[in-house]
Amino acid sequence: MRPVCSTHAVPERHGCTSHAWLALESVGSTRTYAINQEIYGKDERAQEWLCIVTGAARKCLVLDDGRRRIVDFLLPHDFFGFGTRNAHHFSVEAVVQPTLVRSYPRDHVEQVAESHLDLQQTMQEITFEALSRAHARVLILGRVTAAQKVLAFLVEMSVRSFSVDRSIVTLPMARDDIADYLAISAETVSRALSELKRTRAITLIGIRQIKIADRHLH
Amino acid sequence: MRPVCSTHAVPERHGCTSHAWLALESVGSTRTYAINQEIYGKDERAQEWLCIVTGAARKCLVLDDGRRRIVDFLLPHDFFGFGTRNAHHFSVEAVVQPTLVRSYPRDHVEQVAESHLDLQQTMQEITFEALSRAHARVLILGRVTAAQKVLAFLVEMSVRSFSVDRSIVTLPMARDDIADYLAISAETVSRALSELKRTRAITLIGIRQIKIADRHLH
DNA sequence: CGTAGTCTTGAGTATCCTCAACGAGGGTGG
DNA sequence: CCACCCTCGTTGAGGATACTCAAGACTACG
Repeated sequence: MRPVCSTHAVPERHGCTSHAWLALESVGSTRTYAINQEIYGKDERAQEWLCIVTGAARKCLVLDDGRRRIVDFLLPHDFFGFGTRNAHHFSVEAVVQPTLVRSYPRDHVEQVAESHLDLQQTMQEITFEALSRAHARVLILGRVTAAQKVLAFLVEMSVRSFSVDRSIVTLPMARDDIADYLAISAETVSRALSELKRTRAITLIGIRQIKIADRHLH
Repeated sequence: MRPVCSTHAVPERHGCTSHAWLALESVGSTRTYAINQEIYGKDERAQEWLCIVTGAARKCLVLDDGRRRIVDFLLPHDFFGFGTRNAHHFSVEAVVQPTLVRSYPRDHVEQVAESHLDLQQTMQEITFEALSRAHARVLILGRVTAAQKVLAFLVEMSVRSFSVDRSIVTLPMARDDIADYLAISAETVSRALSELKRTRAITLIGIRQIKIADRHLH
Protein backbone atom coordinates (compact mmCIF):
# COMPACT_ATOMS: atom_id res chain seq x y z
CA MET A 1 0.00 0.00 0.00
CA ARG A 2 1.57 3.23 -1.19
CA PRO A 3 0.66 6.70 0.05
CA VAL A 4 -1.16 8.77 -2.52
CA CYS A 5 0.72 11.92 -3.53
CA SER A 6 -0.39 15.36 -4.58
CA THR A 7 0.86 18.93 -4.34
CA HIS A 8 -2.23 20.61 -2.95
CA ALA A 9 -3.64 20.77 0.58
CA VAL A 10 -1.19 23.12 2.25
CA PRO A 11 -1.41 23.49 6.03
CA GLU A 12 -2.25 27.06 6.94
CA ARG A 13 0.02 28.01 9.77
CA HIS A 14 -1.71 30.62 11.94
CA GLY A 15 -0.08 34.01 11.75
CA CYS A 16 2.70 32.78 9.57
CA THR A 17 2.10 33.81 6.00
CA SER A 18 5.60 35.12 5.65
CA HIS A 19 7.61 35.04 2.48
CA ALA A 20 9.84 32.36 3.98
CA TRP A 21 6.86 30.16 4.64
CA LEU A 22 5.68 30.49 1.08
CA ALA A 23 9.15 29.62 -0.15
CA LEU A 24 9.06 26.54 2.02
CA GLU A 25 5.63 25.56 0.75
CA SER A 26 6.99 25.36 -2.77
CA VAL A 27 9.19 22.43 -1.81
CA GLY A 28 6.44 20.57 0.10
CA SER A 29 4.37 17.68 -1.10
CA THR A 30 1.28 15.99 0.32
CA ARG A 31 0.69 12.28 0.86
CA THR A 32 -2.44 10.40 1.85
CA TYR A 33 -2.45 7.47 4.25
CA ALA A 34 -4.99 4.80 5.11
CA ILE A 35 -5.86 3.77 8.64
CA ASN A 36 -3.01 2.08 10.53
CA GLN A 37 -0.68 2.76 7.63
CA GLU A 38 2.86 3.63 8.62
CA ILE A 39 3.92 7.18 7.84
CA TYR A 40 7.46 6.43 8.85
CA GLY A 41 9.13 3.50 10.52
CA LYS A 42 11.19 3.51 13.67
CA ASP A 43 14.48 2.84 11.93
CA GLU A 44 14.13 5.44 9.23
CA ARG A 45 16.26 8.51 9.68
CA ALA A 46 14.06 11.58 9.65
CA GLN A 47 14.90 13.24 6.36
CA GLU A 48 11.97 15.58 6.33
CA TRP A 49 9.72 17.81 8.36
CA LEU A 50 6.18 16.48 8.33
CA CYS A 51 2.87 18.11 9.19
CA ILE A 52 -0.60 16.68 9.54
CA VAL A 53 -3.05 18.41 7.19
CA THR A 54 -6.14 16.31 7.82
CA GLY A 55 -6.80 13.30 10.02
CA ALA A 56 -4.59 12.16 12.89
CA ALA A 57 -1.62 9.96 13.67
CA ARG A 58 0.04 8.27 16.62
CA LYS A 59 3.74 8.43 17.44
CA CYS A 60 4.55 5.17 19.15
CA LEU A 61 6.94 2.34 19.87
CA VAL A 62 6.75 -1.19 21.21
CA LEU A 63 8.53 -1.91 24.48
CA ASP A 64 10.57 -4.98 25.31
CA ASP A 65 7.64 -6.54 27.13
CA GLY A 66 5.46 -6.27 24.06
CA ARG A 67 3.42 -3.31 25.26
CA ARG A 68 2.82 -0.47 22.87
CA ARG A 69 3.29 3.05 24.13
CA ILE A 70 1.98 6.11 22.34
CA VAL A 71 4.14 9.13 23.11
CA ASP A 72 2.11 11.64 21.15
CA PHE A 73 -1.00 12.06 19.10
CA LEU A 74 -0.51 14.22 16.05
CA LEU A 75 -3.40 16.39 14.94
CA PRO A 76 -3.78 18.85 12.06
CA HIS A 77 -1.13 21.63 12.24
CA ASP A 78 1.19 19.45 14.33
CA PHE A 79 4.71 18.98 13.02
CA PHE A 80 6.80 15.88 13.55
CA GLY A 81 9.64 13.84 12.11
CA PHE A 82 12.36 16.27 13.15
CA GLY A 83 14.87 15.93 15.93
CA THR A 84 14.76 12.17 15.71
CA ARG A 85 18.50 11.69 15.75
CA ASN A 86 18.25 10.80 19.43
CA ALA A 87 18.20 7.60 21.46
CA HIS A 88 14.59 6.56 21.08
CA HIS A 89 13.09 5.84 17.73
CA PHE A 90 9.42 6.04 17.15
CA SER A 91 7.19 5.04 14.30
CA VAL A 92 4.24 7.14 13.21
CA GLU A 93 1.01 5.61 11.95
CA ALA A 94 -2.21 7.11 10.65
CA VAL A 95 -5.16 6.78 13.00
CA VAL A 96 -8.02 7.79 10.70
CA GLN A 97 -9.01 7.21 7.12
CA PRO A 98 -7.71 9.17 5.28
CA THR A 99 -4.86 11.12 6.86
CA LEU A 100 -3.16 13.78 4.76
CA VAL A 101 0.43 14.61 5.55
CA ARG A 102 2.53 17.37 4.11
CA SER A 103 6.25 16.76 3.76
CA TYR A 104 9.19 19.14 3.54
CA PRO A 105 12.60 17.55 2.80
CA ARG A 106 15.10 18.47 5.47
CA ASP A 107 17.83 19.67 3.13
CA HIS A 108 15.37 21.91 1.32
CA VAL A 109 14.19 23.33 4.63
CA GLU A 110 17.71 24.18 5.66
CA GLN A 111 18.41 25.62 2.24
CA VAL A 112 15.40 27.91 2.45
CA ALA A 113 16.26 28.80 6.04
CA GLU A 114 19.64 30.11 4.99
CA SER A 115 18.08 32.83 2.90
CA HIS A 116 15.05 33.36 5.15
CA LEU A 117 16.12 34.03 8.70
CA ASP A 118 12.61 34.10 10.14
CA LEU A 119 11.99 30.53 9.02
CA GLN A 120 14.49 29.21 11.51
CA GLN A 121 12.65 31.15 14.18
CA THR A 122 9.43 29.52 13.06
CA MET A 123 11.02 26.08 13.22
CA GLN A 124 12.16 26.91 16.72
CA GLU A 125 8.58 27.80 17.64
CA ILE A 126 7.38 24.51 16.20
CA THR A 127 9.87 22.63 18.34
CA PHE A 128 8.75 24.60 21.39
CA GLU A 129 5.20 23.52 20.67
CA ALA A 130 6.21 19.88 20.56
CA LEU A 131 8.07 20.37 23.84
CA SER A 132 5.05 22.02 25.35
CA ARG A 133 2.88 19.06 24.31
CA ALA A 134 5.34 16.65 25.89
CA HIS A 135 5.34 18.56 29.17
CA ALA A 136 1.56 18.71 29.25
CA ARG A 137 1.60 14.98 28.69
CA VAL A 138 3.90 14.35 31.62
CA LEU A 139 1.43 16.21 33.80
CA ILE A 140 -1.50 14.15 32.52
CA LEU A 141 0.37 10.91 33.19
CA GLY A 142 1.17 12.21 36.65
CA ARG A 143 -2.46 12.47 37.68
CA VAL A 144 -3.66 10.03 40.29
CA THR A 145 -6.84 8.28 39.23
CA ALA A 146 -7.76 6.91 35.84
CA ALA A 147 -10.81 9.17 35.66
CA GLN A 148 -8.59 12.22 36.16
CA LYS A 149 -6.24 11.05 33.42
CA VAL A 150 -9.05 10.43 30.97
CA LEU A 151 -10.72 13.75 31.71
CA ALA A 152 -7.42 15.58 31.38
CA PHE A 153 -6.90 13.79 28.09
CA LEU A 154 -10.32 14.85 26.80
CA VAL A 155 -9.61 18.44 27.79
CA GLU A 156 -6.25 18.32 26.05
CA MET A 157 -7.84 17.01 22.87
CA SER A 158 -10.56 19.64 22.99
CA VAL A 159 -7.95 22.38 23.31
CA ARG A 160 -5.84 21.00 20.49
CA SER A 161 -8.71 20.30 18.13
CA PHE A 162 -9.37 23.97 17.30
CA SER A 163 -13.07 23.20 17.08
CA VAL A 164 -15.69 25.92 17.34
CA ASP A 165 -17.31 24.51 20.45
CA ARG A 166 -14.53 23.57 22.85
CA SER A 167 -16.87 21.64 25.11
CA ILE A 168 -17.41 19.00 22.42
CA VAL A 169 -14.57 16.66 21.50
CA THR A 170 -14.52 14.31 18.55
CA LEU A 171 -11.93 11.64 19.21
CA PRO A 172 -10.24 10.27 16.12
CA MET A 173 -8.72 7.29 17.91
CA ALA A 174 -9.94 4.06 19.47
CA ARG A 175 -10.06 3.26 23.20
CA ASP A 176 -7.00 1.09 22.77
CA ASP A 177 -5.03 4.06 21.54
CA ILE A 178 -6.17 6.20 24.46
CA ALA A 179 -5.15 3.40 26.80
CA ASP A 180 -1.64 3.17 25.35
CA TYR A 181 -1.40 6.96 25.46
CA LEU A 182 -2.37 7.21 29.13
CA ALA A 183 -0.50 4.05 30.12
CA ILE A 184 -3.62 2.38 31.50
CA SER A 185 -5.62 -0.56 30.19
CA ALA A 186 -8.37 -0.17 27.62
CA GLU A 187 -10.90 -1.54 30.09
CA THR A 188 -9.95 1.12 32.60
CA VAL A 189 -10.45 3.82 29.98
CA SER A 190 -13.92 2.48 29.36
CA ARG A 191 -14.71 2.32 33.06
CA ALA A 192 -13.38 5.84 33.60
CA LEU A 193 -15.60 7.16 30.82
CA SER A 194 -18.59 5.42 32.39
CA GLU A 195 -17.73 6.93 35.76
CA LEU A 196 -17.36 10.42 34.27
CA LYS A 197 -20.71 9.91 32.58
CA ARG A 198 -22.29 8.84 35.85
CA THR A 199 -20.90 11.85 37.73
CA ARG A 200 -22.13 14.15 34.95
CA ALA A 201 -18.65 15.40 34.09
CA ILE A 202 -19.18 14.36 30.47
CA THR A 203 -21.95 13.30 28.13
CA LEU A 204 -21.52 10.85 25.29
CA ILE A 205 -23.02 12.21 22.09
CA GLY A 206 -21.65 9.46 19.89
CA ILE A 207 -19.25 6.68 20.65
CA ARG A 208 -16.34 8.97 19.88
CA GLN A 209 -18.02 12.30 20.39
CA ILE A 210 -18.06 13.63 23.91
CA LYS A 211 -19.39 16.75 25.55
CA ILE A 212 -17.34 17.98 28.49
CA ALA A 213 -19.47 19.53 31.23
CA ASP A 214 -16.90 19.85 34.04
CA ARG A 215 -13.32 20.38 32.98
CA HIS A 216 -12.13 19.96 36.55
CA LEU A 217 -12.99 16.86 38.51
CA HIS A 218 -14.72 17.72 41.76
CA MET B 1 18.60 35.08 50.06
CA ARG B 2 20.22 36.37 46.87
CA PRO B 3 22.04 34.23 44.32
CA VAL B 4 25.75 34.88 44.27
CA CYS B 5 27.02 36.24 40.95
CA SER B 6 30.27 35.87 39.08
CA THR B 7 31.46 35.82 35.48
CA HIS B 8 33.46 32.61 35.48
CA ALA B 9 32.40 28.96 35.30
CA VAL B 10 31.38 28.64 31.69
CA PRO B 11 29.59 25.45 30.63
CA GLU B 12 31.65 23.61 28.04
CA ARG B 13 29.30 22.50 25.37
CA HIS B 14 30.63 19.34 23.73
CA GLY B 15 31.74 19.90 20.17
CA CYS B 16 30.58 23.46 20.13
CA THR B 17 33.52 25.78 20.49
CA SER B 18 32.41 27.86 17.55
CA HIS B 19 32.91 31.55 17.23
CA ALA B 20 29.21 32.08 17.76
CA TRP B 21 29.33 30.22 21.03
CA LEU B 22 32.20 32.32 22.28
CA ALA B 23 30.33 35.44 21.31
CA LEU B 24 27.39 34.21 23.33
CA GLU B 25 29.57 33.40 26.31
CA SER B 26 30.62 37.02 26.54
CA VAL B 27 27.06 38.02 27.43
CA GLY B 28 26.57 35.23 29.98
CA SER B 29 26.81 35.47 33.74
CA THR B 30 26.90 32.83 36.46
CA ARG B 31 24.81 32.68 39.63
CA THR B 32 25.03 30.40 42.63
CA TYR B 33 22.00 28.99 44.43
CA ALA B 34 21.51 27.28 47.77
CA ILE B 35 19.44 24.15 48.25
CA ASN B 36 15.70 24.60 47.59
CA GLN B 37 16.35 28.14 46.43
CA GLU B 38 14.18 29.25 43.54
CA ILE B 39 16.03 29.88 40.29
CA TYR B 40 12.92 31.27 38.70
CA GLY B 41 9.31 31.39 39.74
CA LYS B 42 6.31 30.09 37.85
CA ASP B 43 4.95 33.48 36.98
CA GLU B 44 8.16 35.02 35.72
CA ARG B 45 8.39 35.37 31.98
CA ALA B 46 11.50 33.61 30.74
CA GLN B 47 13.79 36.41 29.69
CA GLU B 48 16.92 34.31 29.47
CA TRP B 49 18.40 31.01 28.45
CA LEU B 50 19.76 29.21 31.50
CA CYS B 51 22.19 26.33 31.81
CA ILE B 52 23.24 24.26 34.81
CA VAL B 53 27.00 24.42 35.33
CA THR B 54 27.29 22.46 38.57
CA GLY B 55 24.70 20.88 40.82
CA ALA B 56 21.12 20.05 39.85
CA ALA B 57 17.65 21.55 39.78
CA ARG B 58 14.04 20.45 39.52
CA LYS B 59 11.46 21.91 37.16
CA CYS B 60 8.15 21.57 38.92
CA LEU B 61 4.69 22.85 39.69
CA VAL B 62 2.01 22.29 42.28
CA LEU B 63 -1.30 20.85 41.10
CA ASP B 64 -4.76 21.91 42.23
CA ASP B 65 -4.93 19.02 44.66
CA GLY B 66 -1.75 20.14 46.37
CA ARG B 67 0.49 17.50 44.87
CA ARG B 68 3.83 18.57 43.50
CA ARG B 69 4.86 17.25 40.12
CA ILE B 70 8.43 17.38 38.84
CA VAL B 71 8.44 17.51 35.06
CA ASP B 72 12.20 17.48 34.62
CA PHE B 73 15.45 17.22 36.50
CA LEU B 74 18.11 19.57 35.21
CA LEU B 75 21.71 18.40 35.33
CA PRO B 76 24.98 20.05 34.24
CA HIS B 77 24.90 20.97 30.53
CA ASP B 78 21.09 21.03 30.48
CA PHE B 79 19.47 24.19 29.22
CA PHE B 80 16.13 25.50 30.41
CA GLY B 81 14.07 28.66 30.79
CA PHE B 82 13.29 28.98 27.11
CA GLY B 83 10.02 28.28 25.34
CA THR B 84 8.06 29.06 28.45
CA ARG B 85 5.50 31.22 26.74
CA ASN B 86 3.06 28.32 26.79
CA ALA B 87 0.12 27.28 28.89
CA HIS B 88 1.86 25.64 31.82
CA HIS B 89 4.23 27.56 34.00
CA PHE B 90 6.88 25.85 36.01
CA SER B 91 9.22 26.99 38.70
CA VAL B 92 12.80 25.80 38.89
CA GLU B 93 14.53 25.17 42.22
CA ALA B 94 18.05 24.09 43.09
CA VAL B 95 18.30 20.55 44.45
CA VAL B 96 21.87 20.54 45.75
CA GLN B 97 24.14 22.91 47.59
CA PRO B 98 25.54 24.78 45.73
CA THR B 99 24.08 24.86 42.23
CA LEU B 100 25.77 27.08 39.65
CA VAL B 101 23.64 28.40 36.82
CA ARG B 102 24.80 30.29 33.78
CA SER B 103 22.42 32.83 32.30
CA TYR B 104 22.17 34.32 28.82
CA PRO B 105 19.66 37.15 28.38
CA ARG B 106 17.19 36.35 25.63
CA ASP B 107 17.57 39.59 23.70
CA HIS B 108 21.33 39.20 23.69
CA VAL B 109 21.02 35.65 22.43
CA GLU B 110 18.83 36.75 19.57
CA GLN B 111 21.17 39.61 18.83
CA VAL B 112 24.17 37.31 18.62
CA ALA B 113 22.18 34.81 16.57
CA GLU B 114 21.51 37.39 13.91
CA SER B 115 25.18 37.68 13.08
CA HIS B 116 26.02 34.03 13.81
CA LEU B 117 23.80 31.72 11.86
CA ASP B 118 25.12 28.52 13.40
CA LEU B 119 24.06 29.66 16.86
CA GLN B 120 20.41 29.36 15.95
CA GLN B 121 21.13 25.84 14.80
CA THR B 122 22.74 25.14 18.17
CA MET B 123 19.71 26.53 19.99
CA GLN B 124 17.56 24.26 17.89
CA GLU B 125 19.68 21.28 18.95
CA ILE B 126 19.31 22.32 22.58
CA THR B 127 15.55 22.39 22.19
CA PHE B 128 15.65 18.97 20.53
CA GLU B 129 17.53 17.66 23.55
CA ALA B 130 14.87 18.96 25.91
CA LEU B 131 12.22 17.35 23.72
CA SER B 132 14.12 14.11 23.73
CA ARG B 133 14.28 14.18 27.54
CA ALA B 134 10.55 14.77 27.72
CA HIS B 135 9.83 11.83 25.43
CA ALA B 136 12.12 9.54 27.39
CA ARG B 137 10.23 10.65 30.47
CA VAL B 138 6.86 9.76 29.00
CA LEU B 139 8.20 6.28 28.38
CA ILE B 140 9.44 5.93 31.95
CA LEU B 141 6.08 7.03 33.32
CA GLY B 142 4.43 4.53 31.02
CA ARG B 143 6.18 1.55 32.57
CA VAL B 144 3.99 -0.80 34.57
CA THR B 145 5.45 -1.54 37.99
CA ALA B 146 7.11 0.85 40.40
CA ALA B 147 10.34 -1.18 40.30
CA GLN B 148 10.49 -0.78 36.52
CA LYS B 149 9.94 2.95 36.80
CA VAL B 150 12.63 3.37 39.44
CA LEU B 151 15.13 1.25 37.53
CA ALA B 152 14.42 3.13 34.32
CA PHE B 153 14.91 6.34 36.24
CA LEU B 154 18.29 5.19 37.57
CA VAL B 155 19.38 4.22 34.07
CA GLU B 156 18.27 7.60 32.74
CA MET B 157 20.26 9.39 35.41
CA SER B 158 23.34 7.29 34.78
CA VAL B 159 23.19 8.07 31.07
CA ARG B 160 22.71 11.78 31.69
CA SER B 161 25.34 12.10 34.40
CA PHE B 162 28.31 11.75 32.02
CA SER B 163 30.18 9.89 34.74
CA VAL B 164 33.18 7.71 33.97
CA ASP B 165 31.58 4.54 35.22
CA ARG B 166 28.07 4.40 33.89
CA SER B 167 27.05 1.57 36.18
CA ILE B 168 27.36 3.84 39.21
CA VAL B 169 24.84 6.63 39.72
CA THR B 170 25.09 9.40 42.26
CA LEU B 171 21.66 10.83 42.83
CA PRO B 172 21.59 14.51 43.71
CA MET B 173 17.95 14.48 44.82
CA ALA B 174 15.95 13.06 47.72
CA ARG B 175 13.48 10.18 47.55
CA ASP B 176 10.62 12.68 47.72
CA ASP B 177 11.86 14.28 44.53
CA ILE B 178 12.16 10.94 42.77
CA ALA B 179 8.62 10.14 43.88
CA ASP B 180 7.21 13.38 42.48
CA TYR B 181 9.17 12.78 39.31
CA LEU B 182 7.85 9.26 38.77
CA ALA B 183 4.35 10.10 40.03
CA ILE B 184 4.48 7.46 42.76
CA SER B 185 4.69 7.84 46.52
CA ALA B 186 8.02 8.21 48.32
CA GLU B 187 7.36 5.00 50.23
CA THR B 188 6.91 3.10 46.99
CA VAL B 189 10.23 4.46 45.73
CA SER B 190 11.87 3.13 48.85
CA ARG B 191 10.18 -0.24 48.54
CA ALA B 192 11.10 -0.48 44.86
CA LEU B 193 14.75 0.20 45.70
CA SER B 194 14.65 -2.51 48.35
CA GLU B 195 13.13 -4.93 45.88
CA LEU B 196 15.75 -4.12 43.25
CA LYS B 197 18.40 -4.64 45.89
CA ARG B 198 16.89 -8.00 46.84
CA THR B 199 16.75 -9.18 43.23
CA ARG B 200 20.36 -8.07 42.72
CA ALA B 201 19.46 -5.56 40.01
CA ILE B 202 21.20 -2.82 41.98
CA THR B 203 23.58 -2.39 44.93
CA LEU B 204 23.48 0.52 47.33
CA ILE B 205 26.95 1.96 47.82
CA GLY B 206 25.79 4.96 49.80
CA ILE B 207 22.33 6.27 50.51
CA ARG B 208 22.35 8.19 47.24
CA GLN B 209 24.98 6.23 45.36
CA ILE B 210 23.80 3.18 43.51
CA LYS B 211 25.49 0.58 41.36
CA ILE B 212 23.34 -0.77 38.55
CA ALA B 213 23.95 -4.45 37.83
CA ASP B 214 21.03 -5.25 35.50
CA ARG B 215 19.81 -2.40 33.35
CA HIS B 216 16.84 -4.45 32.19
CA LEU B 217 14.45 -5.99 34.66
CA HIS B 218 14.19 -9.74 34.15
C1' DC C 1 -27.59 -9.73 7.54
C1' DG C 2 -23.52 -11.80 9.19
C1' DT C 3 -18.90 -11.16 10.76
C1' DA C 4 -15.01 -8.84 12.68
C1' DG C 5 -13.56 -5.28 15.31
C1' DT C 6 -14.68 -2.21 19.06
C1' DC C 7 -16.63 -1.15 23.39
C1' DT C 8 -18.54 -2.16 27.92
C1' DT C 9 -19.11 -4.60 32.18
C1' DG C 10 -18.04 -8.15 35.77
C1' DA C 11 -15.09 -10.95 39.11
C1' DG C 12 -10.85 -11.93 41.26
C1' DT C 13 -6.10 -10.72 41.97
C1' DA C 14 -2.03 -7.82 42.26
C1' DT C 15 -0.14 -3.43 42.98
C1' DC C 16 0.11 0.92 44.96
C1' DC C 17 -1.43 4.55 48.34
C1' DT C 18 -2.23 6.17 52.97
C1' DC C 19 -1.34 6.25 57.69
C1' DA C 20 1.89 5.06 61.03
C1' DA C 21 5.96 3.79 63.48
C1' DC C 22 10.75 3.40 63.67
C1' DG C 23 15.82 4.07 62.58
C1' DA C 24 19.84 6.72 60.85
C1' DG C 25 22.38 10.88 60.13
C1' DG C 26 23.43 15.89 60.61
C1' DG C 27 23.20 20.17 62.83
C1' DT C 28 22.51 22.95 67.02
C1' DG C 29 22.65 24.35 71.62
C1' DG C 30 23.46 23.37 76.37
C1' DC D 1 31.06 16.41 74.14
C1' DC D 2 26.59 14.81 74.34
C1' DA D 3 21.63 15.28 74.23
C1' DC D 4 18.18 16.86 71.41
C1' DC D 5 15.68 17.80 67.31
C1' DC D 6 14.73 17.62 62.62
C1' DT D 7 14.87 15.68 58.20
C1' DC D 8 15.31 11.74 55.48
C1' DG D 9 14.78 6.95 54.61
C1' DT D 10 12.81 2.37 55.50
C1' DT D 11 9.32 -0.98 56.68
C1' DG D 12 4.58 -2.66 58.02
C1' DA D 13 -0.70 -3.08 57.82
C1' DG D 14 -5.04 -2.10 55.79
C1' DG D 15 -7.74 -0.20 52.20
C1' DA D 16 -8.40 1.67 47.53
C1' DT D 17 -7.44 1.38 42.67
C1' DA D 18 -6.15 -0.68 38.43
C1' DC D 19 -4.94 -4.98 35.91
C1' DT D 20 -6.02 -9.50 33.89
C1' DC D 21 -9.13 -12.73 32.17
C1' DA D 22 -13.57 -13.40 30.41
C1' DA D 23 -18.07 -12.73 28.55
C1' DG D 24 -21.43 -10.08 26.38
C1' DA D 25 -23.24 -5.78 23.64
C1' DC D 26 -22.67 -2.65 20.16
C1' DT D 27 -20.91 -0.79 15.59
C1' DA D 28 -19.25 -0.71 11.03
C1' DC D 29 -18.68 -2.70 6.82
C1' DG D 30 -18.81 -5.98 3.39
